[in-house]
Formats: sequence, structure tokens, C-alpha cells
Amino acid sequence: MTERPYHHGHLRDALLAEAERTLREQGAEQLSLRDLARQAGVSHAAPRRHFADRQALLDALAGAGFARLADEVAAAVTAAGPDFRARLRATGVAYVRFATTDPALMELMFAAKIAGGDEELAAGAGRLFITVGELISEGQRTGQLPAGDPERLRLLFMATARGIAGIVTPGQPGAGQADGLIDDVVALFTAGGR
Amino acid sequence: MTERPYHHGHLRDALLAEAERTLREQGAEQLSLRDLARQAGVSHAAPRRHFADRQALLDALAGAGFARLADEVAAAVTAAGPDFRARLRATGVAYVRFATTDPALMELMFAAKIAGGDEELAAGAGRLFITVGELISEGQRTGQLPAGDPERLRLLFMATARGIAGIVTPGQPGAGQADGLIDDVVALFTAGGR
DNA sequence: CTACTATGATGTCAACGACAACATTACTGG
DNA sequence: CCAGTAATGTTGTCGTTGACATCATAGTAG
Repeated sequence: MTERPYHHGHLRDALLAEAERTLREQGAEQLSLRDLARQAGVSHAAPRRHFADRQALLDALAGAGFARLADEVAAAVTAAGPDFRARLRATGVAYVRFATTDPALMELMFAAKIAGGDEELAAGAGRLFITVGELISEGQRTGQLPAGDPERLRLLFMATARGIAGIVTPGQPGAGQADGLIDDVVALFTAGGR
Repeated sequence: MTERPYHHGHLRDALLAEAERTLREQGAEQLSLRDLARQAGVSHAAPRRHFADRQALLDALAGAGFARLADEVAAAVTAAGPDFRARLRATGVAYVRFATTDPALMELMFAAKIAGGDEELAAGAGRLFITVGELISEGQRTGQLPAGDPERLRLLFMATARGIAGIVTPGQPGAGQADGLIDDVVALFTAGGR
């Protein structure tokens, strides 16, 4: 009989993976440490060795989410080629795409208090900020975005993208139009340049 | 001895009021039906006569929130006088102000599924949409906003305002700059007009 | 006065997060 | 190689919660 080993071996990763699945399929409310433990085949208290409390698990999920979004944005920008407007659009579309696939995760990420929160969370968020920040600075250098504090423009763009991404959740009016809105935003931002 | 009457009289309102307070001070996670019952001095099951489940209470809070935000936006637009840019700015500032005072409520409102959800919720949200929609249409008529589908422009503006409002939560980077970002948005939107 | 209905109370259940105490395995220095 | 210690998992328990069923009270309409 295949005895289950006393030590799981990859419990933390297994919990996170399963949690991401549950989060996607049933939302953050339905995430239960005990349930995750059951699905991983361990005792109800085992998760506590890896996550001090429920919030710590959510923070870890948010951190991983930021890291993944940063990757996807970076990849999208690269794939978009040299044209700046296309690159900016790709960033927005990546946001929307991410939010479409994982609305609950998106919510979790931006609901988490990034400053003062988890270490890994801040790292993931930081990477995303830098990635977008570099794109914005590039646009300002080449005169395709309005001049001014680049940090502030980045903040504005990211807030806008997040706002648009927020409407893709089922049950929100205008859910299907997100990509079109991104086009409008790019037009608006780049119109202010030159 | 001041006997408590068997019937509370205004339980629903009392629960909502206390819930709004708790929501503001401790966030949605901390909202417990039993706790509200205790604070209202009724039995732990009494709230169920007014809210079928926890989610129903949250929906009611969100609905009231939308109604209040709609009022505040309408009032701000009126108070802003005749200049369109000032009116548009007032709308954004009202959003930010609301989110600053009640971040958890704001989150609740836009996390709630507006379509298909509660009746009262849809009503409150609808009023807000109409209020902002009229302002957008006005701007397009007077040529101060770019032409095009007014519904789409409204969606874009509301999404942007919501995105900016989302960063005022403590723990979010750039929390203090929300009002400035609203100025930028107004400039961006109205620059596309003429 | 008597239903009827709205509203609140009591009692109970299963699930959960958190914690403490204990068990087993892995690792590390001697 | 081995002893001791750290890492990881288990068992048991507690208080809280949302949900539900059942009963109590009060206001209302016939």
C-alpha cells in the first residue's frame, strides 16, 4: 500500500497552487486553510507551518500574482515590437487579460497593503512598477507622452489600467469593452505628447 | 428597570448604521452578523429577519454606498458652478473623497456584482451612472470632450476615477497624490476635445 | 376576540482559524 | 556514524461564526 510519507515535501507550493485554483474558481471568500489541507492530504494544522495565518496565505498569493503580472507585462511589451503606442497598448491589454483570467486574484493583489505588507508581495509589486515605469519614461524621452513627473504619470497610467481591468469582472456593466477602453486610454495619453 | 421591548423597532436601520461604522473602522472582513446583533442588543439570529445572509447585508451596504456617492457627486457638480472642467474635476474629487473616507465601502461597492445582484444595489449604481453620464454628454455637446459613444466615454471616465480612488487606501503607494491625478485626468480628457 | 403576519428569541450544527502539545523526519556538527 | 536539533506534520481543543429550525411575542385586520 502506497503509504503517504509523513512529510509532504512540497506542501507550501502545493497549498499555493491549489489556493490559486480555488481563488480563480470560487473567489477569495471560499478559501479555507482547512480545505486546502484536505486537498493536499495533510492534517488541518499543517498549513500553519508555512503560513502564520490566513492573511499570510493571501499575501503570498498576491505576491505571486504581482510577479506573474510583471512577467506578462514585460513579455507583452517585448512582443509588441518597437512602436511605442503598441507597447503602451500591450501593457494595458496585459492588465485586462490578467484581470479577465483571474479577477479575484487581481482584487486580492490591489487590496493588499503593498507598503508595510509582506516582503515577497512588495518585491512583486515593485517589479511591476519598475517595468511600467521604464515604459513611461521611454515614452517621455521620445516625446510620445506628455512631459512631467514620470512617477506621477506612471501612477496615473497604472491606476487607469487597473480601473479598466476592474470592470471585466462578471456582473460589472461594460465588461466586454475593456480592450476598447485601453485603446482610448493610449490615444488619450499619447495625444498629450509631442 | 428599563425593560427592553421585545421588538426593536428599527433593527434593520440600526444594523446597517452600525455595519457602516464597523466597515469604516475595521473593514469588511471584521463584519459579523452576530456582532452587529450584540451591539444592537438583540439575539444572534434576529438580523436574519432583515438580511437573508451575510452577503445580503453587504449588498445593502453597497447599495446605500452607491446612493450616497451618487448624491455627493451630484452635489459636487452643482457646487462646482458652470465651468465644465471644474464640474468634471468635482466629480473625480468626489470619488476620491468618498474612497478616502470609506475605502472598505468603496471596495465593497465595486466588488459587488451590480448586474444580477440586489435590487437596491442596482438602483443606487444606476443613479450614479446616470449622473456621471449626463455630465459626460454635456461635455460632448459643448465640445469640451472628444466626440464618440458617450456611454463608452462615461465608462472610461468612471473606470479611471475608480482606479485613482483605489490608491487612496493606506498601504498603497502614491496614496497622497490622488487629487493631483484627477487634475491630470481632467486635463487629458478635455485636451482631446475642441 | 381571533387569526394572521412580522419580528425577535433559543437552541443547535458544522465549519473555521488559531493555538498548544506531541510525533516524525531531515539535517548538521562532532 | 551518530546524537542532538530544527523543520515539518499530527492530534486535540477552544471560541467564533453563519445558517437553520423551532418557538415566543406583538401588532393588525377581519
